Amino acid sequence: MLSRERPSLTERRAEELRLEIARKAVEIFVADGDTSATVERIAEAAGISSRTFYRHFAVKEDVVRPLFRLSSRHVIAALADAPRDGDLVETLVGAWTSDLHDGALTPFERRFLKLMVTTPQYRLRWMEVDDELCAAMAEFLRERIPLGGHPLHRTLPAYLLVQATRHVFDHWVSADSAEDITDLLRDGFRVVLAGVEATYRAPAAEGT
Amino acid sequence: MLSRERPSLTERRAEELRLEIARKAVEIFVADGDTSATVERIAEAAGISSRTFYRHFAVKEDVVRPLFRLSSRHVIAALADAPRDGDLVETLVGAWTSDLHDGALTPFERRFLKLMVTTPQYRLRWMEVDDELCAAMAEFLRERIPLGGHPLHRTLPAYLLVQATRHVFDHWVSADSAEDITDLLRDGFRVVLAGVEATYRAPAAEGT
DNA sequence: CTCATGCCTGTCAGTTTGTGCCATGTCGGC
DNA sequence: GCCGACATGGCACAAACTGACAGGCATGAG
Repeated sequence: MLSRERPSLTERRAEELRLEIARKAVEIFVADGDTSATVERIAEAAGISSRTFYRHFAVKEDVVRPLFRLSSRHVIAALADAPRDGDLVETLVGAWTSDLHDGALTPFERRFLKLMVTTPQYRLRWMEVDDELCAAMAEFLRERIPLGGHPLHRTLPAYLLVQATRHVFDHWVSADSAEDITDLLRDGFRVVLAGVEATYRAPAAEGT
Repeated sequence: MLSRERPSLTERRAEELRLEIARKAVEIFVADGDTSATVERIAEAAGISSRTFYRHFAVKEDVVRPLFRLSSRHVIAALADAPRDGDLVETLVGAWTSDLHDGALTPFERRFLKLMVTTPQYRLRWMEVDDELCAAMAEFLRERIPLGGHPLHRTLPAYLLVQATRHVFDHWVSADSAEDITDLLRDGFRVVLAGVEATYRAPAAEGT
């Protein structure tokens, strides 16, 4: 009946709860220095039962996904807001560093990311959100640079750009964030974009 | 005492057993059309107890890794055997298609890969093995093309190449292997290598 | 105000996953 | 024949999940 306007509100609430649970979970993870905390403990900290936890997350490890999605949405928003005639590389660098307080991480964030990078099950969640980002990235690129006509060519550049950021962040987090993330990202983006431009612009494109 | 020559033999046996368990597991997965088979069932099919299963695989999903590692080793071996003066793109394409029977998959392989691509926990195992491949790939590239001096620049091209193959295979498997994998791979490699060459060869490199 | 409805949550019981501990069987060397 | 190294199995148990049912709490109808 009134199933047209409800979902928005209800889903909004659920989204917030999931974010709250995620925050509590990583607080515990960081405090412990590992991710072995039990679902029961996380649920208790979030003020819910463990059964409810599983209503919001299919498996325990999914608990961190809302946090990654938050960053991801930041990036997408920054891309959408960027002027269309700005330098592409700088636009991308700016988007990916937009939720950093001048290029640095808080000690908490640093410890959190280190846990995520070193624990395979959780690293996967980061990758999954990155995969979702690829779709938005492809959309963004489609309006900025010429791409081939084959379906694969429309998504490959976006995919490579996102993967480049992954590699850069992996390196950066492993090196304890000692280097300048801005420079690293810029280098990564340049490599990918140089290849894309050389392939799709200079020689005859074989797509439609 | 004689702990110098034994491990080789013992470890060889264990390796073979793991491969055998992996084969039985995917037989069941493919027959069922999903990956929900219980550890007990897999262990029984492989003729071992579930306790022994967990001695060889830390978590259930690790069971498919030996199969991916097998392909990975194929690729590495093909790269090592390739003539040093051959065309780089063709060498790479050849390495990645070396364990395909003229560019095609058996129905069994097709169903297996489709399961792996669509089930996140298993897709991760493929990614993990790809990560291991990156190290070998970086080694291979180091002798073929000039790379920057920064640690990140020594690994980024290899990483991007491997990720490109991931994207291509994802696309190919999703499209039910209808297209020519050779062409797809060639395109992917060209994009990445064009970027690498443009960045590290043409302008002044800023590394050592 | 009361009742019906829909949705979220908690409780409880049960299955599956994963681990520590100890006993058994096998193999090669003494 | 005895002994140490090691792979395996059985058992008990913690933790991760799931299905079924019941209670709470809104919202809208009468």
